[in-house]
Amino acid sequence: MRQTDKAEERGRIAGSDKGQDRIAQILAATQTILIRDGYARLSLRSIAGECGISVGNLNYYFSRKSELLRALIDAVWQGYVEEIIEIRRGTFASPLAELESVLRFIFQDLRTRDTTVFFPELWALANHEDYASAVMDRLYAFERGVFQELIGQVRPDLPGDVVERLALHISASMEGHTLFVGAGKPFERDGKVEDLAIRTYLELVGNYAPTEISLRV
Amino acid sequence: MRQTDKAEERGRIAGSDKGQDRIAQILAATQTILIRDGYARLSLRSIAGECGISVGNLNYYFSRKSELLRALIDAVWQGYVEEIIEIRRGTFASPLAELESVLRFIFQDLRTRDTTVFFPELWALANHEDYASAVMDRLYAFERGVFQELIGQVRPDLPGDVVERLALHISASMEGHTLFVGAGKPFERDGKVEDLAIRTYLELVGNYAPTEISLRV
DNA sequence: TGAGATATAGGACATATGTCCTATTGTATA
DNA sequence: TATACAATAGGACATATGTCCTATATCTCA
Repeated sequence: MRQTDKAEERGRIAGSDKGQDRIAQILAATQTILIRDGYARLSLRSIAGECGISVGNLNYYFSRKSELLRALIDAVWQGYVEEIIEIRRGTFASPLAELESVLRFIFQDLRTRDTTVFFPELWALANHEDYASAVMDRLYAFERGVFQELIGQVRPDLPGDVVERLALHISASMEGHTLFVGAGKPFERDGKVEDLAIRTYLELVGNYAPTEISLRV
Repeated sequence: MRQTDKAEERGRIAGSDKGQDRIAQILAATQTILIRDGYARLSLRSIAGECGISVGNLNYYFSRKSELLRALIDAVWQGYVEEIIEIRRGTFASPLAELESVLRFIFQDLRTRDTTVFFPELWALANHEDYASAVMDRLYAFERGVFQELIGQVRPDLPGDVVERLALHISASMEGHTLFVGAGKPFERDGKVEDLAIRTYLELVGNYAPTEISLRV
């Protein structure tokens, strides 16, 4: 085992000392640069500079740039999952009301600058980096799982595959709004789009009928 | 004016000679690498290698990497717009039928590997590159314009801002599906998601009522 | 055919980057 | 206090990259 790998393990395993704070600081700085300057300008030197430490020291904690990326992706996806779990700790009048709360939280989250900018970077990364791709799969599988559970409670009459499909559609649809209503995007200020979207999702879940199609016009 | 800029102008202005073919080849190679290997591995040398030409020759046509990126983005967005215009040249039983055709085309397009991979790269690029951001704005404004025109025909009773909002929602929602049903994505094979999505959009357009909300459950 | 424009190759050059090594300082514990 | 370990700095090094320059080759057309 090479020296740098040992050093990294130490840094990781060390109790909540200086080392753990440094790691948190490095991850925060990495995210800051990724959001502010983009992946193309994310270098070990820029990260070290943002932290006010040397490249050698950064290398002590993460001997590979890819390791640093992995750790950042892990931190982000864990944070996202924890936030949704936290929302669901509340009490709700009905499953539909709980679903609406979760949808509103996600919409609110994708309006923040961090999510608006970071997630498209992650999507692009997932096109060519296996780890990013795997985390994305897990992240959205979790989100769909929450939707499926709530949709199943709202509509116990629907078969499982239909519930899964509804969850997938709503999840995908919401993500798309990131590109238009997020921070710095053209429709950033338009709260009515959020209302329209969420209302549409709730009506879809409430009224979906597998075969019937009826249009007024 | 520097020599390289003059050279580039010549290359651009030159009639449909060898030069124009080379430029098309360079743009195609750039897109190939971007899709196959990702933005991080898109270098002038990899592009030249893909074309089987020298870096010096590549530099003759595009003196800056940013110019090459710009030209590629232009080519892609023009192609996309032309495809939609082509679709609309057909004859349709009703505005709703035409809307469905356009929606189906876009869905089909975002299932192709080119679009599935290229667009997320473009979205990430748009976070930090002004030109990519501007083109994205124009591209989606065009798409929304088409939706607005058709929705307005289906529902002449709706006020303009509602029509705009419906168009934005549908456009955003469809883009989100890129991440899940596109080539190489988890739900690539699931055609039923497409049916669900398009049916939902059409019902939304057909039945949307500004104030009324009625749920079965 | 010859001259001018176009197209191409090859390499130079400064800069940036990831990785690695060594020396030094700080810190906690036996 | 002495010793082991953690943290940090600074720089070396090979490699990759964008840009630029010069020398040829190829083509076009008067």
